[in-house]
Amino acid sequence: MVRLSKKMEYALMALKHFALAEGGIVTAKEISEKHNIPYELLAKILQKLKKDKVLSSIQGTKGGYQLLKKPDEIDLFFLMHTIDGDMALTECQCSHNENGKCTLKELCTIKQPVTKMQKEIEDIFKSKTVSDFV
Amino acid sequence: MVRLSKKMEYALMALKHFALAEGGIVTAKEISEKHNIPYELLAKILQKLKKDKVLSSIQGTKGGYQLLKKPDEIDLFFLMHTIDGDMALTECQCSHNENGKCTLKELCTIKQPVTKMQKEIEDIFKSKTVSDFV
DNA sequence: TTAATCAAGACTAAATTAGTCTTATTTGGG
DNA sequence: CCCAAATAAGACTAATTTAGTCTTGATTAA
Ligand code: SF4
Ligand code: SF4
Repeated sequence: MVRLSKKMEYALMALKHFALAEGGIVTAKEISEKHNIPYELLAKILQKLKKDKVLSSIQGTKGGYQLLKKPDEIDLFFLMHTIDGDMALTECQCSHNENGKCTLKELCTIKQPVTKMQKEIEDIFKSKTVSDFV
Repeated sequence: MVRLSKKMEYALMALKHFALAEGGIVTAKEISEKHNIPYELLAKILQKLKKDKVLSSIQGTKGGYQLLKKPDEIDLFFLMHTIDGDMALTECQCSHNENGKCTLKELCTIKQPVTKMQKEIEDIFKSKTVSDFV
């Protein structure tokens, strides 16, 4: 399957929301309610975005999150890394697992062209930023 | 996750094998053994390829499969349709499920840009054929 | 007749993704 | 000082998808 995870969609919608808020503080609850995104799931996505310096957070009452990067500085390749952990068209090309688990390993006859394809799709993800979604 | 299914990889390897056999009859067993692909899984993939007129089959002893289409006539977008059923970057864009199940539906704020992206990735898959893997 | 092969579909297992629960910690304001 | 509203972190469960297996049957060359 070649599909965006729900988490990625939620992240994109959240980041669009932040972009439209123009630097203002927004709470997870607000985004969750406004876009009908499960609160706890969204909360964890925002925490990841904070960990990767896309957002900053303010704790306590009146707390929330704020954009740290500009929308056009957040590309989807980076975002997938933050949210889904990795982006690899094949098992052997993800960073955790360099040819490790694939049962075919040496016998694989399509590795080269598939690697080329992986680069082309990566390029699409690298060329898109959050500002393309606003 | 944005990843080729194992079935797609197996299909590509099998079709490469057929392409190199230049029209000759090849059995599922031969491909399975040579490339270390689970036999029954491969068998079902070949059956699907037959159903979509990519291969023809000959039954009985001395039977097997043969390429019906030329390698450069089999593109990956078509192949994904045959093997995985569909190719859609988002739930709302697959043919079975036009916006049906997605819990966000009307609330979705990223549908347009995501549709554009879907087309771009589709185009990559449409531009690649089995002959690119031989 | 037999062995090799395709045909079809049910079934199980493994992996991934989505979503929930629980237990902190921080902090502004009454 | 205490409470309510937030973030923080991680374990846990459920749902879905993908991968792989099993079973039974039909075809056909030798
Ligand atoms: S089959 Fe080939 S391309 Fe796919 S994961 Fe294994 S080595 Fe990589
Ligand atoms: S969230 Fe938007 S893009 Fe994703 S499936 Fe639902 S409607 Fe489609």
